[in-house]
Amino acid sequence: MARAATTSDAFNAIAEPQRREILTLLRGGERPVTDLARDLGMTQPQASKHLRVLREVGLVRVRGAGKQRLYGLDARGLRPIHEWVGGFERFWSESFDRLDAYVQELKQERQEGPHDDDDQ
Amino acid sequence: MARAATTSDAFNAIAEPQRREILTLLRGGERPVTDLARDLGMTQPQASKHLRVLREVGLVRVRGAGKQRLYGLDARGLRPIHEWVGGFERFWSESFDRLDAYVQELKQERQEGPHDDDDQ
DNA sequence: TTGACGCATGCCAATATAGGCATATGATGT
DNA sequence: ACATCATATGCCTATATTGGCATGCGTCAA
Repeated sequence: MARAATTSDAFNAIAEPQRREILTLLRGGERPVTDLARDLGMTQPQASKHLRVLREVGLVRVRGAGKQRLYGLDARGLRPIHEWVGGFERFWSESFDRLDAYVQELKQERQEGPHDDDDQ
Repeated sequence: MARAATTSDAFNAIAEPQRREILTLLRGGERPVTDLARDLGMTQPQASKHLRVLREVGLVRVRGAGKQRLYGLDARGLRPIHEWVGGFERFWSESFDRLDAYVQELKQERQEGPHDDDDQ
């Protein structure tokens, strides 16, 4: 089987560099497709496709403005990601020496009584 | 052309749910492949492959321990992600009232000139 | 050396992209 | 209705994956 659909969640949506660039640009406010395409050096169809993915996972919203369609950021979907990654903060803040020490502790504990700990 | 290699960066590595689960499990300490595979309900080869990706982007490290190979978390690679996503924090923390107000505006406009906008 | 055990790899199949291009759809103005 | 500008889509190709299975490789014990 193939990879889970990109369209399925924000994690996948932001795995693509150009989509991240789009989101970054949109922090500056709403922009029409052509603008984004030009600024990011991609073709208009490409931009539209990426925007579609972003729209499907809810990271951007659209608004018709005359002939144009203005895309705007809706960052709420990024929050879960920030929280998930944040769950690892203490692991990258700890110096590696301490980390190794921590690892040793766990091994000890496991030998005394095998845990299964938290998943997710 | 196809999507950028998963193996290229942490963003892609954590786009895969099972790899996220592996990382989460590893917060509890080093574990051998078979352990992880069992706990996550996947085959051993599957686990090994995911671990390889995680190793290639530097999110886990390995250590030989007799017949086993213990995988341990190296969360440093998650920090850039946390920071990138954190750059959007102010956009999702803006009061919901303001956001809702904005949404109302959009609806108004739409009624004045019927669009079809977002689906999904 | 021979087995057994724990893992890593290779190979194949099915599928989801991303890119490039042409073209359909929509909205506007004349 | 028609021409035009702004986008969205469809189609095709090449490639990256993930899953399943069989198998190779390294380590340890007899």
